[in-house]
Amino acid sequence: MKGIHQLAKHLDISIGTVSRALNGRPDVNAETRRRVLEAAEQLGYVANQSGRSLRKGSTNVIGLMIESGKDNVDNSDNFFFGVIGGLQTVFARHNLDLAILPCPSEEDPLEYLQRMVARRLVDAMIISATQKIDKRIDLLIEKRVPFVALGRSHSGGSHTWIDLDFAGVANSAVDRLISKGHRRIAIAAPTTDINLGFVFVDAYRAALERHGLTYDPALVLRARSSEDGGYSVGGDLLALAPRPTAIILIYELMAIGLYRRLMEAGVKPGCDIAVIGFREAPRARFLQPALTCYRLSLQDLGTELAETLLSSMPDYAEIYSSHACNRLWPLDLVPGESDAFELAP
Amino acid sequence: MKGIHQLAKHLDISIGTVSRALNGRPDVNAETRRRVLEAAEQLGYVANQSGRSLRKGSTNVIGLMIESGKDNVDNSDNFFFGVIGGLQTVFARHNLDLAILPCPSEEDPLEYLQRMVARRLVDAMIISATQKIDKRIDLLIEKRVPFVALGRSHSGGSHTWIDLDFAGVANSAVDRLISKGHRRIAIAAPTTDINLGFVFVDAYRAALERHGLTYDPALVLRARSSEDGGYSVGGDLLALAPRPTAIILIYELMAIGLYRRLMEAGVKPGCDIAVIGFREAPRARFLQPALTCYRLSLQDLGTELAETLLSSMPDYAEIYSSHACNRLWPLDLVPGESDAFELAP
DNA sequence: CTGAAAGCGCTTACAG
DNA sequence: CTGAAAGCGCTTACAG
Repeated sequence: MKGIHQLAKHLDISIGTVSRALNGRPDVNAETRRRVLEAAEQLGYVANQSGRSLRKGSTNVIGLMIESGKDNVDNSDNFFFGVIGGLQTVFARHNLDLAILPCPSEEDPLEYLQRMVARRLVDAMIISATQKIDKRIDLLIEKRVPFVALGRSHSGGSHTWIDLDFAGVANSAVDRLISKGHRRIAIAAPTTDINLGFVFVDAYRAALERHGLTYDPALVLRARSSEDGGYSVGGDLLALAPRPTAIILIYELMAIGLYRRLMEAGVKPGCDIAVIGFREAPRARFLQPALTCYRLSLQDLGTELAETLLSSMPDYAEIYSSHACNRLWPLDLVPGESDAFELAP
Repeated sequence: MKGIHQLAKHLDISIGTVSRALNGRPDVNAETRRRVLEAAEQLGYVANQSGRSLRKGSTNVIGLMIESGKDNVDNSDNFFFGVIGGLQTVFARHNLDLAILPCPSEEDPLEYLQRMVARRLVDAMIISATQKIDKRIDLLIEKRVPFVALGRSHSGGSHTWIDLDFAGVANSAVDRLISKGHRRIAIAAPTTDINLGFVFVDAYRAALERHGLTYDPALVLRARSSEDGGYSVGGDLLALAPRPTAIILIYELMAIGLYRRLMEAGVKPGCDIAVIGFREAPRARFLQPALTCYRLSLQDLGTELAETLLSSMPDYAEIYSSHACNRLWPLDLVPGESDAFELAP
């Protein structure tokens, strides 16, 4: 005999009462509850999750799906570790546990998600790195699994998401560079169909046109979202004639490779070319001259993601109703020296 | 009605037969099996994990515990993402899924692990960042949960582990530096009780003494395992009088901060001081002069970890019996320019 | 306030 | 080869 039966036997009461005491039901004698709690603590009893889940229909586990083979995860300077802290702060309030579910690179992300959802391993999902068309969203809606997407998508009609304000950053960066006299501004963009790439480039184009400049597709430099990608962007940049006087990057780590490539060619960021990075990353903080970039609190983003997710789960919807809306997450300019010069007119 | 009952009704057969067909039992008519598989595919049926786990007593999920707030995770240049790929390659063969379980920084790691284990969320665990005394190991042994530790520990008597060969690296680095004429060699070590710190420093000491040099505790520079840590090591190094002519680092990212601090002081790695880094990290590859460091395949390490773990699980022990042993994982020297000079005698 | 019992969705001896 | 039934460990109406 084991589990709750063993505990009940040890206390010489019924398993029903043990369960009620453990779950904090009000209709339990205070002394009985105390005895149960004490014995559970002493014997190290914790309810078997399978039995509990089967009966209750919920697991108290929230899944965070990541695609471990992808550039955006491998190269994002522990973006996820930061966000996780925020998520857990909120989940801890409700005894929800977070499980990170890494989709193997050989497996189709949609099939992987389908499997996780069908097995009912988790009560709700957080997905990220949304594509322009992202069938995962349709799947989660169809299966009625509460979820929040970190990133927008054209899929799924209305659903819950939070996205970094890529358009805001593109806008701000273009404005800033133009105010310093730049007219030929390149941009680094991802090679994949990740939605943020479209948002970023579209906003860049709109910002240019707002200033009366013509959008030139040749200035959109595609690369992997890594230092290597930044290095290759550097090469492409140097090969353009006439050479752009400024570049805006989309991933934090690109800056490191770009600096390296430029240095090799004797082109100095902040003197010979203006560079604006994307997110302020621990690793990029060491660049010299200091990189102009944008800051956000990963902890706060995680908190907001969690609260938005809970607002879409029946059991918590009421508590978090004020978070039941989509959000563009702002990033704040961190001026550096990498674009700190005016271009002669 | 839902789940397997619905599927059985749809096919007008019993749930027992459906279950047997789905689980690949031999005693099912081929045509029946075909119909069941087809219907399951079409209706998107996947067995509810809770029902399955409750009945079978196993979940088909392997947990990887990480401590998300810790230096060694946040700053290890996506060490884990690399290992995960290898783990999944092996687990995929047996339809095992990997769930990463991040211990919240506010929670005691031992209590967290205890909770995860007691809930029976996973069939087996992988733990990492083992401490010299690590009660998690005693807990897993006591609860008879199959596990493998990435890192050794004094706890738990005999248990399954794989550890990077920190001693081998310390040895090799000391030998290499001494052969180039260095006599005053500093070492960077962690501030925490993580076991690898003890192993590394002990081996460094033994190597020095083997060469007839005296171990000097003042040359052991404690720091966080990050770029910041490397920067602070740089400061400590410059403050030593007489200044050491060489330094050996224990974490990959320290090199970046160290280089920066040395450059600020006009001290050039590879000319004025010899630097040997630890693991070859994507990010450190960009350092100039190129860092002398050590290489390992994270994918292979992940594969071996998984196979070792499976060798300790009753259902798989036989298949992986050849992996049922502890291992020191070798690292290969990648000579760079950061120590490429001989010291005048 | 407590106990006895039903039932969550599965898998697997057992009988036929 | 298939079906009927037991039972995995819980939670929760229901009765008292």
